[in-house]
Amino acid sequence: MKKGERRKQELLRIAYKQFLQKGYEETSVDDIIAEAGIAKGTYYYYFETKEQMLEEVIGMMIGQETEAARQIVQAQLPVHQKIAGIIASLRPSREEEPIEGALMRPENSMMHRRVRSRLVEIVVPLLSQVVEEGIRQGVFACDNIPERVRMLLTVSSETFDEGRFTDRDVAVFVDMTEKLLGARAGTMGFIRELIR
Amino acid sequence: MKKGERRKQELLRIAYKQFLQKGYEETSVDDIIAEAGIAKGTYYYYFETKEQMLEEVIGMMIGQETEAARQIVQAQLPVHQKIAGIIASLRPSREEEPIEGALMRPENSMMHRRVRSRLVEIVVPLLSQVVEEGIRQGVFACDNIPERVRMLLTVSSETFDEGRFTDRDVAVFVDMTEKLLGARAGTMGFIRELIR
DNA sequence: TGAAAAAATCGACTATCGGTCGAAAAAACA
DNA sequence: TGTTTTTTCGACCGATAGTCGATTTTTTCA
Repeated sequence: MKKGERRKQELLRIAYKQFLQKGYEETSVDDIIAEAGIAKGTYYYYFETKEQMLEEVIGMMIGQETEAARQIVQAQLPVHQKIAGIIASLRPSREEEPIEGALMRPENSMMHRRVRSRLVEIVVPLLSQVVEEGIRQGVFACDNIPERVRMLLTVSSETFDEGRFTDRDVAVFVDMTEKLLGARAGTMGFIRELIR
Repeated sequence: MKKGERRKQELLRIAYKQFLQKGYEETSVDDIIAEAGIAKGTYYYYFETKEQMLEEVIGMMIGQETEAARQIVQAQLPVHQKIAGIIASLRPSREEEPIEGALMRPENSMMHRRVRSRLVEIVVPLLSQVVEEGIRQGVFACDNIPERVRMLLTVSSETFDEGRFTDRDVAVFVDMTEKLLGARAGTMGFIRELIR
């Protein structure tokens, strides 16, 4: 009763790879079973539909990306470093570059959007905790924290994820962050370096 | 040489209706030609692909929605009323309610996103003009106007288009608008009524 | 160990879909 | 009228997601 789980992970791994390479729509079930060397019936023994498989692949990707963020919130660090760390953990790291690069190719925009959307849901409460910590320390001053954090994350991903943004976008975003969280002017400039 | 244009408009009308009813993916070319009572070859005489037809349908929807906004910018009105008018023209009006209602159904999320994205492209310069007017009159004070306007529109559509938002979302958005544009606190409260 | 039960695999088959194409009908033109 | 252009037709194609009953492999447990 364990062989099944291994096969399922194998199929998820193959699908993940091919989805990134060619996009979800352009990857057929036949492509996946060809690489796995199995019959169609076997595939549908593990996944009800192709769409459901996509859900599970996205779940895998989310899990990887949020693990670091969760730990940062718990850590003993200055608030600014926590924020920087969480943001950094969501941006493509060195070894993830091919992934992020693949994700922003046009044929992957739908996957990209879905990953981002679920990522925001997870990160809003984490970042909100940090902002509350900042308020207790007097570096921030605002109410309705989760709503503010969500809007910041929304603007951030819509503006910077596609890669086509200017220095003026960054400047406005920093200004916006300071004003929305009630931080002193200039104190959030470190965000520039994280986006660059 | 005119019959063709009428037929094309008829097909666009039918497609528009069915896309809203069932979503783009769930509407087959066969569905459309069945309602139109024509053969498949005739359909492909007017449209190269189903995707291209979607483009034209979206173009129709955009055209309707932006006409009012364009005229408001030119009009002789106080800045606040222009902003209110533009925002109002983008929100679902009474007779458009079924359209917006249909657009936010999950099977239409892709159409919705594409409409919204093109809408933002068109509205950013319009609203930027109005903000500049406001700056000359001393009601606003900020730089990088188009960037700020775009972020406001982005947050607005991401937050309010789906219909599931709270009073706190609205409060934060009003606060954010005032701070981003450099308006005096309390002067943008009229936005509340427009979103409601 | 061996037989029954459960889990896993197979692949032919189906239905649907977007799209093609050459021929024919209808309309416009001369 | 004859000719050319526009429009319509529908059979056909290749690809695709998904089904299903038969078969093999693995697990269970007496």
